[in-house]
Amino acid sequence: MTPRKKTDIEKPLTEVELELMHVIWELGDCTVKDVQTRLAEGRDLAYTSVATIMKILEQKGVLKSRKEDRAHTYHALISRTEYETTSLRHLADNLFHGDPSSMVMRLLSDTKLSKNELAAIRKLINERMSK
Amino acid sequence: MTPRKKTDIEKPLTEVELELMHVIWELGDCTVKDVQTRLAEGRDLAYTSVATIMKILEQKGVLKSRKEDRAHTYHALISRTEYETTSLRHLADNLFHGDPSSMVMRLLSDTKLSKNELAAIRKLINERMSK
DNA sequence: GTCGAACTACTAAAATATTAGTAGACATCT
DNA sequence: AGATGTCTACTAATATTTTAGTAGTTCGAC
Repeated sequence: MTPRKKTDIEKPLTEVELELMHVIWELGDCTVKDVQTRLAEGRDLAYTSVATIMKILEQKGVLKSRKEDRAHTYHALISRTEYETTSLRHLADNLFHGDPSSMVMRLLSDTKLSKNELAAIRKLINERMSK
Repeated sequence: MTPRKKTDIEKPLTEVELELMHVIWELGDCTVKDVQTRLAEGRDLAYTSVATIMKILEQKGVLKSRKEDRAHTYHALISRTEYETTSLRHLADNLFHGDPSSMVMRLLSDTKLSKNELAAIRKLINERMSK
């Protein structure tokens, strides 16, 4: 029996899928309607479109639904933090030969970080090093 | 007149496009045949497929070709490093509310980095802070 | 029990990404 | 000049993603 990681997503989410996930992570347990409503700021997706995408997300193992009253209530099986980690690893594999440290290096070289941010990062590093 | 950044790619490259770009970055100036050959390790793309994708990359402003002898010779208009930066910014925008520092934080928290890597990163931070 | 609203399942159209074939241009060898 | 090989431009088939419609179920109101 091959042990399978719980939150093991082979392919990264597509763009719309991720867009919905942002809303779902924010809302926690929610229905299709909830998501469509929250989305509505400038974004006009038909109810059925939202429903379709959420079903796909369930098929992909990212969401789980239960029947509650009439509607299905969905919840995320993978947290935003977990997905962030997955995405970073994905990018590291794709662009940085799987080496996260060179990714950090590039981030530090290329982006404008404030003194406070740099200090916070250094603190974290020191903690890690002393462990 | 709106000044436009040279290396301004709105959409990230698709998967095959990026796959080819890796080869092209490695080869420098190269023809379709060069790329197809270098790819060939286990990856079997028809010559015309490679040509099509490279043409698309040229349309997108990522490659530029010149006629040399019979064949077109292509070269990258955007360096690998620049693309890495773009991708990181894209990921930061998409997943980290455009905040690169929290991205670094997550990378540091989640990945296993060696003492040497951590030291190198800390050194870089110190340099940045003293500037 | 029937009407209407809200919801899901199934289906499908439209857009984009991926892969590759075909025809024709052009240079070179003979 | 004619055959041959290499390359490009154009076209197209297939897969995947994005969007949404239609039919039918279920629940509550009347």
